[in-house]
Amino acid sequence: MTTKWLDQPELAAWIRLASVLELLPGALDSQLRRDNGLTHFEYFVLAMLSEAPDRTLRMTALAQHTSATLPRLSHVVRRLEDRGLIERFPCPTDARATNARLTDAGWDKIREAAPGHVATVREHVIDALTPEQVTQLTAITDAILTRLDPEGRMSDVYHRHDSGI
Amino acid sequence: MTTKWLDQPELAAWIRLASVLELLPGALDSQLRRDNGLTHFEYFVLAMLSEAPDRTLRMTALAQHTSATLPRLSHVVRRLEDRGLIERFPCPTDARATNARLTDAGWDKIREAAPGHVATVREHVIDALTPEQVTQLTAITDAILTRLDPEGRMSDVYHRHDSGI
DNA sequence: GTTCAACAGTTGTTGCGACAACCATAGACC
DNA sequence: GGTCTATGGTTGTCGCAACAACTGTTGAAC
Repeated sequence: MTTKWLDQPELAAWIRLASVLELLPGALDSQLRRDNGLTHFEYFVLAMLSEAPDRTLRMTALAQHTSATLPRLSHVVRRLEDRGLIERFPCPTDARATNARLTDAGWDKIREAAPGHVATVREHVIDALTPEQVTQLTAITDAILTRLDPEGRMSDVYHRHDSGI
Repeated sequence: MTTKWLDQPELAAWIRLASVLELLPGALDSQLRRDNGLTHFEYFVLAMLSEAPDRTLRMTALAQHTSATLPRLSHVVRRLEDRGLIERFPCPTDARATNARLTDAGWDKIREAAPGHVATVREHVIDALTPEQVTQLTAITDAILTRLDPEGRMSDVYHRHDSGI
């Protein structure tokens, strides 16, 4: 089949999105690393646990909530456990499974990191947009995620209202 | 100062954007790696060179076009040079500077990789959106980049029309 | 109750990105 | 023309992510 190239408006959107993809994660990471010694992904893991019942989640569920593979999550959780922010224990109902629970120190850490992180998100993203653009961005990212994550593994995460992100 | 938390619409947009940030680079990388043995960043480097006059750019200019730091670019270009896709030579007018030029093999490589990459971008992003949403996305990412890249180092890249991305 | 495929997680290896330290040249100033 | 700072680039080290290989457990088939 012959390639259907991007036309000018499509290309304009894509080039800018690619740049955001390149720059934004670094900006988020460097603020969190500098101020709290966390990567953005580690922050996200702690945040997801902080909202879960009993601050506990199975590794598989946590991986789905964070869009991560299980091997990646396993390494990250081990490091967070070494730092005392998370504890792991075998699931009582399924001997294959492992539960991860946020410790008090982990709770304190996420409470400490949240304000600076939210300020960074505002500074780089939300406050750059009009309220109307925020709504448009929701619809656009929703459409992209439908293609990217067809099983909708994260859909329960998207559709909650009370997150502490 | 007391934190201004994200309200519900803001949070909805941010959670989805964060998921896109997490998933999209991996999707792009894995297609290019599988089909052409390139990372998305390597592809982007080759693409920027392919559009430059004489297929040549100074390292600093190439770093700006690709939103990369110079150390990162230096490593990547050395690897691409080892693979024969790029050649480096000292700049004749400034003995401090290095020029990077796309070789014929590099030119063939980018021509070979482009159709599959464009198809992936269409599949995951562009074709998921209405034409109106594509326009909205351009404005939104432009606003974010203004905050993220205040010097507008990449602005010449954004505002070209003829890219082979 | 054995076998077998699927599931849940961990571990080891490899490769890339971030950061800091470093070397060389250019241009300004006196 | 010699010093001094800024610029342009490279190299080395460390930490994290991707991938593959592996262990142990479950549930179903028979």
